[in-house]
Amino acid sequence: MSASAHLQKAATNQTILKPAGTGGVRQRQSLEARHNLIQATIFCLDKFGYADTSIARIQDQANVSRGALTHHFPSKEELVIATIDSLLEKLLRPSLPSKKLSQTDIVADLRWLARNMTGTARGRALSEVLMASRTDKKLSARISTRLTDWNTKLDEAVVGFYASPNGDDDDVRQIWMIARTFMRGLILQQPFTPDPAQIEQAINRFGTLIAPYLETRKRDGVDDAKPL
Amino acid sequence: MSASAHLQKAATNQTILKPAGTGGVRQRQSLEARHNLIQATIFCLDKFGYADTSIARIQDQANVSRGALTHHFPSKEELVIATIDSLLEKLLRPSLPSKKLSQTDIVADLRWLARNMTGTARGRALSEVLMASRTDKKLSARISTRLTDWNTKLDEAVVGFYASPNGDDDDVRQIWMIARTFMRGLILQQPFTPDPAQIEQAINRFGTLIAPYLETRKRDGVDDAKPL
DNA sequence: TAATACAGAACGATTGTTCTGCTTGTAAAG
DNA sequence: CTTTACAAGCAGAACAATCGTTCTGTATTA
Repeated sequence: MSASAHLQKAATNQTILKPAGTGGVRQRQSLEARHNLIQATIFCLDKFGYADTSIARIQDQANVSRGALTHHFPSKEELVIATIDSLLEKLLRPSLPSKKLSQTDIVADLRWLARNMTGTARGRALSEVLMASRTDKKLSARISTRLTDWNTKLDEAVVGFYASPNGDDDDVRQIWMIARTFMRGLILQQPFTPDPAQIEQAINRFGTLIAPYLETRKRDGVDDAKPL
Repeated sequence: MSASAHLQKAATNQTILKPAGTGGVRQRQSLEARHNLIQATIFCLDKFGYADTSIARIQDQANVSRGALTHHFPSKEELVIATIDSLLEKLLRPSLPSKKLSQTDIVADLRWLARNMTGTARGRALSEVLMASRTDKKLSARISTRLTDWNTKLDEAVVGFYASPNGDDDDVRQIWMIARTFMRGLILQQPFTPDPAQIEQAINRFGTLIAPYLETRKRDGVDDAKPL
């Protein structure tokens, strides 16, 4: 079943893809396979959880042979690491401009944060890896710096357009860290909160809790300088 | 070490109509094996995570033969369910009085909550199961009612001695739900927060965020009526 | 032609479950 | 108070299924 699928896939790709100046046909296909595998990993992490995200399931979901998978990623850990990188990058720079932080409305920004962390396959997949890395020290060692870097990057972006009434930027970072933590907890709480509206209400209520300690920073010059 | 625990277990477990005190030798050993297995499961969930908590590891940790394990728990799911029951019971009724909620100091109560949810093997083991049940629907179906019941129980206990300044008990429940969610998120955040003091500071800061909306309820009569 | 990119079989290890024996406490029969 | 029958409690082998990894073979392309 998979053999014919692979041939079919290769045939269509050959007809579609042309040597568009950059990179050969070969390299193009390779990158596409890599991308498919990472996407399939995210999908499986979200749907089956870290425990049941096996190599077989991933290669099945990606419509890629096992040989191809092991060619691109010699071990499962390598695949997970590459997936994390893709995850963090896209979570930090959402492609759609509408998904960017509003930079003025705190509750709206919280909802953006909630959607990115709990409302998308990427966010849930990341949480699965986070939970797994709690006990998997080898995995933790490889992603810890990426995670802390990502957190500080996001914190600095927030500090860029929110300020504390008393002028203490550290308090802004701490509050945003609390917000991130709250959002992470939502993933564990959500399945046992029968009414989805309750979640949204909690997010709004949380916004009112932190709103008094965050105020829009006076922006001098261009307002969209920070790409986030 | 386990005499009282076994009696407690006998009271809560399957129908044991024997008059208290005269547990047979046979039955006694059986209950001890059950208890050891559950304790081993908690230990493994905390140390190895849900994915790597295998039957072999549990029976190895509990010093129990595989036959004994399958005798007490015909499937792994049954063992996890029994572990959850034990977990929730002990998390709700901590044995030491010092670990009870202070019922007056909000920040102190938050610390108690944090210690119970992230600072103990039981709390971390529960989080592992929570995360696993997100994608394991069979498991989710069996523990969801237990979890929601547990949440409401804890909420009602909190409402019992905290009140909202505007008299809205629902707001107390919502804020406490936010607190629980925040604590759950700490488990995912902790491994990537290099400085442990930062966690404690965040808990304290969170306390100041919710403190204005919780005030000690006027207690008429006995002050320790609620066992919690 | 040499290297790259794959396909897929084979590997041992480990998973959870099922099954067959054996020991032993316990309650009924004598 | 024995004796006996029987099930509860347990030990461990056997099971198919699946895990991640390694290996050999085959196109394709630069």
